[in-house]
Amino acid sequence: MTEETKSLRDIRLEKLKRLRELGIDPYPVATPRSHAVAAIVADGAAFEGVEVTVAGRLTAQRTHGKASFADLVDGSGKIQLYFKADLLGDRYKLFDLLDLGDFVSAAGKVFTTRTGEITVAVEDFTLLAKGLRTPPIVKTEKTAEGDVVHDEFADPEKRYRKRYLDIMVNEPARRRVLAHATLLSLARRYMEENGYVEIETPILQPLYGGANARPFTTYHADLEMDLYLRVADELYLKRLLVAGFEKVYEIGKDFRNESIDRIHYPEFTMLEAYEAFGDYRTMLALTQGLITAAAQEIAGSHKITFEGRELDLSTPWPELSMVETLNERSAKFGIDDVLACAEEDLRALFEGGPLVELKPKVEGRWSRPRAIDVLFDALVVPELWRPTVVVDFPAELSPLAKRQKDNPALAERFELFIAHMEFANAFSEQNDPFVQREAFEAQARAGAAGDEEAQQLDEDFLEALEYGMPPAGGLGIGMDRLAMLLADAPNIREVIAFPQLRTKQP
RNA sequence: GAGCCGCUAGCUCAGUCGGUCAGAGCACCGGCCUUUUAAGCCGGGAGUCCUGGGUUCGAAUCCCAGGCGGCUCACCA
Repeated sequence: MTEETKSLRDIRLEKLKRLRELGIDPYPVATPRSHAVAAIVADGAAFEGVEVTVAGRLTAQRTHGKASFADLVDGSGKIQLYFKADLLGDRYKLFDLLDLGDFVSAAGKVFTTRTGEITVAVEDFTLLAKGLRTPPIVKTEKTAEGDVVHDEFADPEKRYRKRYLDIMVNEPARRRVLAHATLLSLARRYMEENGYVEIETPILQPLYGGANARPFTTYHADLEMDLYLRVADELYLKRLLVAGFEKVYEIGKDFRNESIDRIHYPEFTMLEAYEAFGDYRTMLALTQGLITAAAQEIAGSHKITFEGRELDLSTPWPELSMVETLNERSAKFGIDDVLACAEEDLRALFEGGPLVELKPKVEGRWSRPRAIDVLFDALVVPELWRPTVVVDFPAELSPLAKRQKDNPALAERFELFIAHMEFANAFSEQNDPFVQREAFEAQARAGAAGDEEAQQLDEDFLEALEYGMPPAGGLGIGMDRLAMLLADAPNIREVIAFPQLRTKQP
């Protein structure tokens, strides 16, 4: 009767006890292995009859009385093991004390089964780590139409809460997390090959700036002061231009106190880069080079698939003027110049006009640039599938950017849109301390008026500018989003190893 | 923050109109099985039906409140 009420874990604990009684340490120190399993499987013919020692986790077992097959997975791949009483003698019965999920090492000669599977005929095996809990058992069936996954570990909550299980048993989860890591590694290599030096800047900042966002706040006990988690690296990296570095960048986390959705995540990884004597065009070339290199390495091609659609990332990317495109779209509303038209006419579009459904987006903080931003999001962004370089932003939306020489209402800036999402933001950096001060003051006024995302006036940064900052191009790229795109992930959390969830109270 | 949907065995799920509805497959345990691969065959065990209230003779099922998650929207680059 006690047999019947044992949990799976109890059964494994009993096996553990029996192993110890047999003098077997269920958690021994590591033993050497001779090969990663993928190396053997990739060249099975060459390994025929060769003695190997492999180590990994048991992920499947198919017992046949006095002979049994098992699958062993290591970081490189999967190989089949063949446990046979003829070869193992008395030790064959120890196979019964192994469970799915256990780590083992196995030594024996490689052979090929009747069905063509490269297999290790185990002559000796050692338990490396006993698993006390049963992992999800996911089985893959090979069919003519492709692999069919059975009993997939699919519940989103369980997957995110127990991400180590998700990555353990779901190959796509592993692939996506790896894509994120590969991207960061490649980006650093790419930047350094282009002469950039990575310098870390503070995450804990007395003032936050460089982007319009609500910050997280924290407190330093010894300094007895409030600090903000950075929303951008920008103002510190530009101080490094003042200091005399010509090409600086940083890949690190920014923190914005906003909600999570498909393409937003409150702690996200940003690449920021600044190049002295460059401008936003310099940064466009860098962006094109980096993203196509990343596509090549992660997706294997400049032509990728995203959300079931073909997406060609090949350069050069088409450019599109934000204000000109908007003027074309809004002509049917009687507005053919969003920058010069009467503000009342623009406002009327939202106030009971044809775009009344967008009214909540401008209500409470009306301004012409804000309206232009909202119009662009609603009328143009949904069309931007292929990489598109959007230029001609209103200067008021770009407080850290230089203005265009022949049209001061516009900023020297581009944003890169792919598949309806923003991936990069770059401008010719404002280095005029007077103009920069005015822009900060405008932001401070917006903040005082209740805009929680307004930037703060940073006197120290302005003082730095007064020592002279060379003209420069600056760039930010959202790396999680880029990983999501290149890994064809449906959600930004898929490329983040441990996404945040509410604590579950029992 | 709002709307919609979901939560049943370790995993994936079914559960009709409130009444043998506590179920299946995988996993597990016992038996058979020495080239299988979603191995197979026979037998068996396994539950806080998310939580708490309520309605009812009777609730996994209906109602209310709450929790957690997903999607959409809002917020947000």
